[in-house]
Amino acid sequence: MRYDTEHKQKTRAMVLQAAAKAIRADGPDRVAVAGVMAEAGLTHGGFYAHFKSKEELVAAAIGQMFEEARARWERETAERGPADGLVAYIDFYLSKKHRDARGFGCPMAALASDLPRLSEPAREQFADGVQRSTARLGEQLAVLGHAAAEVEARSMIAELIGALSLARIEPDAKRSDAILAASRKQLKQRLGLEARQP
Amino acid sequence: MRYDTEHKQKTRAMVLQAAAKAIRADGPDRVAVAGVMAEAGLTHGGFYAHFKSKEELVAAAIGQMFEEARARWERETAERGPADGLVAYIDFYLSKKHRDARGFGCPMAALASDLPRLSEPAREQFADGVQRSTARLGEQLAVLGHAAAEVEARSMIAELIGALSLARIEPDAKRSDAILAASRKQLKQRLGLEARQP
DNA sequence: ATCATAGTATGATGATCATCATATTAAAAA
DNA sequence: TTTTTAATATGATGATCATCATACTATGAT
Repeated sequence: MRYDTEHKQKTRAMVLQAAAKAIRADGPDRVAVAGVMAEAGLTHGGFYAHFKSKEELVAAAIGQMFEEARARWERETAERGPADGLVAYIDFYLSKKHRDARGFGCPMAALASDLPRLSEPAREQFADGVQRSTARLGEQLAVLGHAAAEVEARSMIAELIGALSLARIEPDAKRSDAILAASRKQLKQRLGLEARQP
Repeated sequence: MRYDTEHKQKTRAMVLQAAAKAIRADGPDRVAVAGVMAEAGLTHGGFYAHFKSKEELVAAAIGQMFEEARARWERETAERGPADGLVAYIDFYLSKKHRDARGFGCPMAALASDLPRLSEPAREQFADGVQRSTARLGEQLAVLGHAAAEVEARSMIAELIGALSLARIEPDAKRSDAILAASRKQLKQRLGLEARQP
């Protein structure tokens, strides 16, 4: 082997990170291969040594996004009890910070309407991520004693995604904040957790 | 005037309808001007007699979508009482039919993640539509005696959009149906309306 | 019946982009 | 130090597309 064994893998990881960010921010169609490579400090030519096509990059980047999202979930919930952890996650998810930074954060909110138009493998990758996220939340709800935890989890995720999407659409800052606040309140009520200030 | 006064207006309306359908189905970036014009029975050349740019078409098409959505709301709720009307609308919104037909139906679900990337006028047009929709639902909730009707409406719309988006993403038919069912149930509970079969 | 012109069509033009063929370089092995 | 070749760069190619300049045509007015 000529280069360090990990050299190519590291490059690939950097390309993936750049792609995951750009795709969330600008959407799959407005992201150009050359731009992603430049962001990773490379030129466009080497791209096809790492990925068979742009489609494959998009699918892989979706995996990357969900991995990042999982890591954040762990970070937010790890050192808290189940109830506190959930509240903290809701407060993060429906925060102004999450709303305003489109390059990172939840892939479901970032790509919801793009998904049905993407390739089969990308959709599978995505569906898998959604499934895992739902399961994680469901487990947490089950621990808290909710009966139909999985069903409840699906509905809660729906509201989370919808509220974040609406908040991102609304150009009026106060109204946008109100959308976030309304759903934070509603979701905590649903959980039987008293509202508190984020 | 040489042609019928309404001739150009009619053509414009047809182009808008075609655009509204195509943009919801394929997203603003994958829709080509020539394709929309062909769908309307014309060639691409005449386009700029009707719109200054593709951006302007997208903005106008968004207006068209919300107008269609308003018309459906009227149709679903007009001849029913406030409670029945609401339930009927929820059942339509979270139906398999709505999920499977991406070319028509709710613009918020169709374009949620595209919006932050669109032009300022398009976003204004969209925000206006969202605002009107929220207000309509809020009024209905107020009639039904809900206290914080506007806040409640925002949160409900969030869940509607989120659930429809998730259902469209999920490739497994049964799971997708379950997402719709979970949110139908949750939303009716929230309204204090007993669940019934759609 | 002919004319004037609004409305539409034809056919560029230049830009962006995915993809690929070929050249170059950096570092491990000899 | 030289050789080897994996990793990356350079520079096409062809496709798609928005936009525009120019040509045509259908129809109401004469």
